[in-house]
Amino acid sequence: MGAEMLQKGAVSARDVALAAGVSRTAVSRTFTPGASVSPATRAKVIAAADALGYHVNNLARGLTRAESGIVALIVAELDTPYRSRLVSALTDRLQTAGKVAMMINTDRSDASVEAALKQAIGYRTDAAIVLSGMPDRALADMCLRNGLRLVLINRDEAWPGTIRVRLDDEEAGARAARTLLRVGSERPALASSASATASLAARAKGFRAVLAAEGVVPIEAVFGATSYETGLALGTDLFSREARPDGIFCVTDLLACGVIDAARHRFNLRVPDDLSVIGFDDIPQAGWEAYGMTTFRQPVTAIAEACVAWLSGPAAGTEAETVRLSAEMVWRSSVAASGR
Amino acid sequence: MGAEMLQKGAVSARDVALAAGVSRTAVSRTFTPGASVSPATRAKVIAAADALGYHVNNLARGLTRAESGIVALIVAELDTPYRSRLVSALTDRLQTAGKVAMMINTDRSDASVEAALKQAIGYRTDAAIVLSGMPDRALADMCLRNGLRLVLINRDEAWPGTIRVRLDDEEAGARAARTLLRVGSERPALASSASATASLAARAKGFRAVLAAEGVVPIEAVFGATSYETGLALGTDLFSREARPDGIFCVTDLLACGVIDAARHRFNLRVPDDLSVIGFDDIPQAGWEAYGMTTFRQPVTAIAEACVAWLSGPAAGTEAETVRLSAEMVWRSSVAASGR
DNA sequence: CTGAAAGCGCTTACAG
DNA sequence: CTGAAAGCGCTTACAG
Repeated sequence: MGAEMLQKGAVSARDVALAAGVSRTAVSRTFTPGASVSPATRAKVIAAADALGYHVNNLARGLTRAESGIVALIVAELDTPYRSRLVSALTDRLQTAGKVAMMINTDRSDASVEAALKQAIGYRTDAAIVLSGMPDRALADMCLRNGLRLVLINRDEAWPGTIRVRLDDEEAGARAARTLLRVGSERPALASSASATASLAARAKGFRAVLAAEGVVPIEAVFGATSYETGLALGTDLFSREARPDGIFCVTDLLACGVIDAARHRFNLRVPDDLSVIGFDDIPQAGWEAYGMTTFRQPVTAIAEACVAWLSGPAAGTEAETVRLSAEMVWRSSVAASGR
Repeated sequence: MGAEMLQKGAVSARDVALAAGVSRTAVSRTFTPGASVSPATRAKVIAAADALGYHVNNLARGLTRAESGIVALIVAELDTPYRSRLVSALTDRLQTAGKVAMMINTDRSDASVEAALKQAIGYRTDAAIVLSGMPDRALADMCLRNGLRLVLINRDEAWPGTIRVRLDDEEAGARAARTLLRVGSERPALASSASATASLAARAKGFRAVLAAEGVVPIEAVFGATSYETGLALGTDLFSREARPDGIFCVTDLLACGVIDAARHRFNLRVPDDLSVIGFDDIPQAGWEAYGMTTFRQPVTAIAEACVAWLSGPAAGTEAETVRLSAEMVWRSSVAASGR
């Protein structure tokens, strides 16, 4: 009844203190893990708080404490299988670490990444995890100066006070090439979007390097955004050529799904009999029976854990840090068994 | 140089006021749209703020103002095509409306929805948009009492002070049934997960009702979570029966993808020649060439817009509000053209 | 263990 | 248009 009478959002520590007959300091301490309160006091506070429906105001807490408990997730194209898995893992870990995620969409342009970061600073987030786009050095410095720790995923640059997490993309590309060779591919191809991402570039680089060592030049199709539709177009392009490829490494599963569909539905090619294809990411669709894609698994959980562990650790040193994770190969049926 | 010397996060309105030679009130007004400041004062403030790298502290602002500008998104299984699209649309609209999204994962259990809502209250979010799970009446009241506006998506219940957005699921189910009948299906089936969601139930209900009116009882397979894997199992079950269905309405696209794959890859059935299938959601994969699924499009943008419009509107009246949106049918190739 | 007091950074009447 | 002052709800030394 009492609670009903309050104005909205009105229950504060003072109200609880009054009701419990203690000081507001005691209330504060009751809700601060590790603070010293006698069991008796604590009990009174808890009882009053429950009766009143009190919830610590984290905005006020963030104002006084060094940390707000908020971590910004800066991401473009959240509605894409790989990204949504990563964001999901990240918010999950953040939550179990007692933090909370603030989602900020960007369109990947410098301006929008800058706006996102300013947004994060405005809310005094403890950190920003950048999944898409790339803040330049000046922006990164601005964040650091404002007490934001910066986590860069799949970026090349590493700056003091930031951490970047990277996969062994180049090695994966190399392994894809070796696999295709082992399976007897005579006209291996590379399919990639035009998106100039460090990780995509590294995958392509590793792939080309192994082939070059064998004296073979891959057929290449590189254009478009990183999407299923581009994969379809890439495949259509590749299969229309005179020397049709018999093995394709797609820099991304989404691309690979498009390539496989082009092969099957537009050119009546069988996978893996006529054509082997290898992807990267291991998005859920890669495991669907329509695709059965051999690919490399993004260690999303490990990535999320590494980010959160670093955020929960001691303040960044002055050194740039790097975490390197490995993308394990997962075998399915888009490559002949002999490739294994 | 001056900025470099500051302690982290130290630039406050007072610093700017000092540097600009004005009061801190003037600084505050400069950053408050619509407040009255002379152009001269404003210019001095802006200059000083830029030089110092000042950013309004939204935590403090949220403490004084009635609104924090934060909206909580409470969601399970974010890494699922439909949900990630909706969340993406929602954060987008929220952003353009000048608000920011706080992502809170749940596992759909009552306990985790409650924890999520408490988290939201703790940060004094202006509202919570609940995409998964269902807060009970007591919980909803707690939110309202704490000044949180509540948006419930795809829920049945409607409570004072909350808004719920719903699709015409029942009508869509009915239309699916009519379509199957028109295409000459003699053994129409319903495939659904066991998840007791209002929207899934409504789709099934509409489907059954139309068939019942024609005196036909659909074959039914209902079990499992709402996933591709369940779709595979559902299809396998259905196609193993003596009277094999020749038309299936799957309550969800994810389920439908599994059903189609089971048909094609496990039973060598052709779609739509041997079997028509209709899904719901229009997830990206529904449009992929491997599926070419006839389905109903979730109006994610319209949903997001409706939510944000309501949030930006005047405070909730005491009435429960409902927004009803329509899921348009999209024709592709999983149903014979004659069904159209 | 406990409380009075100062302070976090902002906004908003209130005077002028 | 402008500024001094009070207040938002919390935490954290500082005494006791």
